[in-house]
Amino acid sequence: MPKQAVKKKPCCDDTSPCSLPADQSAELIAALAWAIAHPARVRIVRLLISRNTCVCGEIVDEMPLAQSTVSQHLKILKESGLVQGEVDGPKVCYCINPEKLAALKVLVASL
Amino acid sequence: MPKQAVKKKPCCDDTSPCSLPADQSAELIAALAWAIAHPARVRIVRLLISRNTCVCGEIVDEMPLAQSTVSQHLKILKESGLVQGEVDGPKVCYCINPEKLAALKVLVASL
DNA sequence: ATCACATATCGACGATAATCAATTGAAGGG
DNA sequence: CCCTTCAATTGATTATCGTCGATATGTGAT
Repeated sequence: MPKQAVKKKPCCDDTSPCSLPADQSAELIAALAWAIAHPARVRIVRLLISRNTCVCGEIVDEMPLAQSTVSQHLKILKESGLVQGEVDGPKVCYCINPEKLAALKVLVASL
Repeated sequence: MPKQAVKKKPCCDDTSPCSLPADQSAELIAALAWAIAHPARVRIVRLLISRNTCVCGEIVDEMPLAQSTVSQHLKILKESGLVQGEVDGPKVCYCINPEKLAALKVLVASL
């Protein structure tokens, strides 16, 4: 995604009033939606939800993707806050961040 | 957007069993999430929800983007099914597709 | 027919995403 | 120490997105 857009003609300057609400929330929901806007990431999120036991490289085995690609998707999910990772010896355990997941659900539900 | 991914090593062929559920639903939710994975599209969706009176080129006035860019976002939203457009004389009226919006909410809520 | 207006589409551009193979980094086990 | 294993990063490539200006298309009014 689109990390951020709307660079020109900034809304809500001092001259012209803004007809739409300030909409930092639009960026919020867009960022979270972006995290699950890829089938592979949806599958990862689902996998982490189903096994609350935080798995790790098992994710790679479940996905028809290269290890580096899965790692990249995990990075995106971590950056969104939906997923957390903790180092456990040589392995890394990932798990869902329930708060962020709940936030996503609320934001979408209140559309 | 990732229109679709996972092109290689197709899951669920006759030789190797699929460990994850068939997951056409992953593509479904990813496609819908993708539609709102951009702040401008979130704003458009919100605008169409707030004014159930289907607006049209007013959207352009509300957005700090060029007309062609807004039209592009509307096209994406139409393709996702979240938004419908009907020609009304020289203008085009857009409105939310309540069913698809509800489907999105259900899919996210049931994550 | 012509004109004006409202949308859609096209072509181009820079930026970013998605993917992989290969390499690096970290952590134990011998 | 070396070796193995797991995971993250790098580098490269291809594809797609987001954006714009310009152009095309369609529709009603004159």
